[in-house]
Amino acid sequence: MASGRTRTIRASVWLNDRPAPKRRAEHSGPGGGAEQSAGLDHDRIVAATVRLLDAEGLTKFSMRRLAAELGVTAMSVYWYVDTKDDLLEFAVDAAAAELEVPEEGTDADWRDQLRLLAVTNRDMLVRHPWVSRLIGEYLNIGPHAMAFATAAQRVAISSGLPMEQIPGVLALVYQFVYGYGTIEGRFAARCREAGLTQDEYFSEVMATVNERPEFEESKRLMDSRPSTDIEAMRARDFEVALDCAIAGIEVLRDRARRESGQDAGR
Amino acid sequence: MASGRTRTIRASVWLNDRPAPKRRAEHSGPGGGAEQSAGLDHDRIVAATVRLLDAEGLTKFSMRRLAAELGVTAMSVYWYVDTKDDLLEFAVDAAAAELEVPEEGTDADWRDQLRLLAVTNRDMLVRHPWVSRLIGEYLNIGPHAMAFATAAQRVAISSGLPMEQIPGVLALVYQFVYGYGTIEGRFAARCREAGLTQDEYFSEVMATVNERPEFEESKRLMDSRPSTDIEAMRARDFEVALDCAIAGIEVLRDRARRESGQDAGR
DNA sequence: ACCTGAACACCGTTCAAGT
DNA sequence: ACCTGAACACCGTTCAAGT
Repeated sequence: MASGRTRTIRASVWLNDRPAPKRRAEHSGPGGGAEQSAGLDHDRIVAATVRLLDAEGLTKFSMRRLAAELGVTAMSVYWYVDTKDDLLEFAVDAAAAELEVPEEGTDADWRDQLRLLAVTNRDMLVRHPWVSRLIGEYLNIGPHAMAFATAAQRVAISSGLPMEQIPGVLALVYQFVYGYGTIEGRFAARCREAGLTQDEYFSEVMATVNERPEFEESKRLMDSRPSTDIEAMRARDFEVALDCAIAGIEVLRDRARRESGQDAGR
Repeated sequence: MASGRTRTIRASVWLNDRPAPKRRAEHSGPGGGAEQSAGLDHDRIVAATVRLLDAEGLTKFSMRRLAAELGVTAMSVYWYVDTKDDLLEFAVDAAAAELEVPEEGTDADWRDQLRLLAVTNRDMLVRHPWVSRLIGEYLNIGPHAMAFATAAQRVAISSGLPMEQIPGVLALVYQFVYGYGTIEGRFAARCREAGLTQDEYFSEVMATVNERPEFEESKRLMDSRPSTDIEAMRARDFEVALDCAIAGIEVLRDRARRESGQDAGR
């Protein structure tokens, strides 16, 4: 049914036969500022992709638009990149490179480290709203994403949690961060498109919602909070959520310690 | 700068001038099984949309494909729906209608209710992987989504948590569920496309990863768990995460009670 | 080795007609 | 009131040529 040769499924650029970029420009020498060099190369293409995605969003991004930005014909890019999907996977890892991970030997409290990792992740997702949409699409195993995942794992382990609970707890924290950053980033992008501040956009939507009887019950539940300064509000909610997760981790850890202590006592 | 008339931003179908479907078919009578009735109507269109999205995914979905499915020309659909975006928003709320929410007067333990809401949400996201992608896109304030959000809020409040911590904790739980369901659904869809079971796909990817030296460190950290039966593994991780969140909520609640108790004692 | 042009098989949506 | 056809301005990608 399939072709005669056993072929691994192509699940990610990073799992291709040659995981490194198709070609890498090797400058003939260090001199002569290549600022406006006409030649393309993989890094220039990925950088331009990130720039365009930030400026105009994923919806408006196209290979033709990118080519125009690079002052080149649409098909030139295909010399360096196999498909649009591959290019987007490269762009995602370029964004992941902005994540700040603690150095390996640090002795900082695991709670502080976890908070730092969460915040750096959230900030990146808000800076690059297109990343959230693509993370769901791909396997996301580029080198920088992997470095971050590894650091997160190290921090979770250093909390003293038993090994079999690590993946669940990591999922709780980082899926939360991902979802939260997604909503924030998307909302910010919407506001930019509409030419409004976040507070203005929020009160416009609220004004419309308030005219509707269908939303009565939800309104009663939502109304208890100040609607001004939506960004500060979100920062507070984010902290509460992290506090909750950290408190939960401590409970799970203590529970496990008590149980293993009992075992030892018998 | 803008047009003379003050115009609210169009942020969602549900906030349109006429939030109800553009037209609703009003059957002339109850008789005569309309099974193969040639006429379109809003509900038939949304139902066909959901069916197509489930079967072929968001990427392959198009207005032309949908029209073909309905045995109609591409532009007929536009009589009932303004844009593709509006239609997708309707489809998202149709999926949200599948969420099971506890009836209002229930006296079940809030922990059980929270777990039920989380599970029903996760299952829906896995059944309809396209929902995750669209939730990030739109405001998601359709009637069924709102009913679910309201139920979730009620459960969180019944935990005894102080009001100002409710939004943060809700974000922790439901952004986690959303992210987790997203990954699961996307992975399942990938496997279906490749014609493999989830376990087969997983071990294929793992086999490729294992050949690579770049992944050494991450492998050491991941290797500690059994790779068989990936679905059972994910169910366990999901439970651990919920346990962690619930334990965290209890801690926050007790902390707040102690503080307000102190205040009362002074 | 690197880049181009023309072409293929698609999109969402508008608009003027049809019945 | 409901549906169609032709057209516009786009897509990603292939493929045969150019230099």
